[in-house]
Amino acid sequence: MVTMKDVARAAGVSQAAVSYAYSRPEKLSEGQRRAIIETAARLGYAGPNSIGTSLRSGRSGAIGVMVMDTLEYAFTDPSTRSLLEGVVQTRRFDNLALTLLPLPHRGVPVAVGEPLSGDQAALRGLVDGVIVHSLPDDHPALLTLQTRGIPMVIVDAPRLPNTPLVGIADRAAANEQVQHLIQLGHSRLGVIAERLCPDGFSGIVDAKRRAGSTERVVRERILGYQDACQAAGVNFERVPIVEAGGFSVEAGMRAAHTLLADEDLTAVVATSDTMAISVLEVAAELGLHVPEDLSVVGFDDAPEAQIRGLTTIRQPMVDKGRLAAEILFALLRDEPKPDDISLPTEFVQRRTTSHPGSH
Amino acid sequence: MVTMKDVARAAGVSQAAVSYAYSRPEKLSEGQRRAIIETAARLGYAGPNSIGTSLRSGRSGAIGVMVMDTLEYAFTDPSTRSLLEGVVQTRRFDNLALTLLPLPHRGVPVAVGEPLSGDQAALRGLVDGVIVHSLPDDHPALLTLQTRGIPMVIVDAPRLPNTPLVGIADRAAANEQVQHLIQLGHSRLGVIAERLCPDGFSGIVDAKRRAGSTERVVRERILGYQDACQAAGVNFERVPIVEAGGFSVEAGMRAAHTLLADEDLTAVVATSDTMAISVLEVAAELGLHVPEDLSVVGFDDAPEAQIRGLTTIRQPMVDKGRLAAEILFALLRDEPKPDDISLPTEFVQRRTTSHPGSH
DNA sequence: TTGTATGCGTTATCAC
DNA sequence: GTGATAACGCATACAA
Repeated sequence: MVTMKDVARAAGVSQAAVSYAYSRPEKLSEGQRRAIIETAARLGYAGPNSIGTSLRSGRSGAIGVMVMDTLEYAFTDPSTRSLLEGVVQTRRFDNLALTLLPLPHRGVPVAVGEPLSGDQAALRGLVDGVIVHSLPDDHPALLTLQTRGIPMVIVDAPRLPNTPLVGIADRAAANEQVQHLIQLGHSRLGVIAERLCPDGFSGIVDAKRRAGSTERVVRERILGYQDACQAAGVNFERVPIVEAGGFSVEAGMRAAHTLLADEDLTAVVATSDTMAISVLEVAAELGLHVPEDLSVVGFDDAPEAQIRGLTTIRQPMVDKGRLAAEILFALLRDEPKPDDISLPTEFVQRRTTSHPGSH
Repeated sequence: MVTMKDVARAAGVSQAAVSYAYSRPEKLSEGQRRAIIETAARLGYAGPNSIGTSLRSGRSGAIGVMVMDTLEYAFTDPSTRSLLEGVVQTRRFDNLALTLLPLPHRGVPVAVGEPLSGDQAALRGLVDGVIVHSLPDDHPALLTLQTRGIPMVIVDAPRLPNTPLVGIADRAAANEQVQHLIQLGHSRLGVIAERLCPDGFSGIVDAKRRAGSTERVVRERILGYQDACQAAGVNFERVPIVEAGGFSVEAGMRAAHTLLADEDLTAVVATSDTMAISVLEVAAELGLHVPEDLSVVGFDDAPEAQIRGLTTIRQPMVDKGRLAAEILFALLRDEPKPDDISLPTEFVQRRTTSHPGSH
């Protein structure tokens, strides 16, 4: 590897002069600087090594986005994708590296020389700041990031003292989902949720599990469902809730099978469009017509929702990403910590909901 | 920041012992190791700092994907997105960071303290290896990456001696596009291409510019068009070629307007689905019916192509990403350099092509 | 089994 | 405007 020392020797100057040539041009005469840069080019020196610079400055020069689970998942999930889109839309990454930090939700390797999981990487200085997306409330990475003072913005969850949050009014928006169904005349509802706790569980959720959920967003949305039911005199304890244990259509379809085994349901509320689409798939398998036999309402308004004509709640994921990035850059510039941001949502009526028994 | 030294002092051991505790546990007694880890936890030490480790080891622990232009573009362009999907599908990034390196196509900052462009970042050691996607043949970054010996795999372009390439038979596949139109009876063809040279030009392309194109993929596809025309006795010099100067639908639409100003055309060949879709948009604006008034054939078979019913050439972008990642990891393991890989393509007939004047 | 010493490539601080 | 020197956090050869 060609280093500053090599360039210095070849140019007949000190190593410090070479350093100045790159990062403090004003401290050198124009001729000197030009001579040094030329020598560097001749030697194939590409400029100061990132690692060396980082070690010296304490900054890595990259921004991280910490995503749930694996990167494979991150690229599959429509809302994570929209989030990333928003992040890069800030144009701050036109010449700044963006590092995607996968965060397998279990097992924090502490003593092995293996590749780093995202939380460890962030903690260990691979990135200068992090945008965190939808982590469990009790994830150890967050506490450590915080005590280390690494600039961090949380999108969606959890809510942490002294850490900027970008989110929506989950409980109120979820309320709207159920209200819509109740107004249509439904009372035999079912709920499908992606994950209440990252412990591998999937299946019917009891009151205890509901209360102990570590995923703030899902927890609040279920509270919203409860609010709406209570307001309408529907006994929420009788409303079956099925947890998929994952975010994929496949996981959703397994849960949908469990939920639709209850043949009395006339409507399903989903905590995400992916879950809602899983229900549509399974309904088709079972020969149920939507919305005649079954109404389905999703959450997110992902691109797929539009294609499928899914009735849903629109939330501005792209804006979330954009705002989170802007806030993070403000933090990195040592600007004062902004307040939490709650973005507006909007109910979108499409073709998957109607009056019960409307055929 | 808590360092090894701090932990060592607090635990009453040497800094080396702390290092061993993390990366060479077998060199310490179990009790000693446990005591050190405990002290570390108490102090809020999160393990060896990435930067320090990198400096020592010469490895950064992240893999880079170098994309054309800005990250905003990378997340918009369907084929770049598919490529990334393939890369992460290898599951090698389940706990390994993936760094996206934007590569603005002009201006290599050489002496400023500003954020690094992708090529500089890679050259300066921010990542251990790079997947490069679709760069101009003469991009200086490539030569330097090569002389520096940074493991690198090229997807699509350019073709470089001694560097693994993952691509397709562009010339033959392009030939198929035109063949299809000619078989349908078209002879008044037009070509729309995203970019022949990253110099900001857009508009009608003359023979000289065609010959001087620095984008191998587009260059070869145009040769394929020429082959097909010559074989069918169509004078290729009369076939208008319009360059969009960008990869977006917006750039494409400007080019499509130029192209469709020639009212005699009965068919348009596009070097990408994005360009083809731009043509569809402009055709609709002009009141042209596709395929009755105008046939359009795209390239890629991006998700959008399916939705739009676009006749196109399918190329396995996801597989390209997957293979490129596997090859890069093989290189990083010092395995022998594999041969170039050419993946199969497939003509996909949909609803945007028909006989000329078929209404 | 543990501690000492050295160097990785860079930048900041001096005194010149 | 320049040149020596120390320090950043860590890993390893070597000595104890």
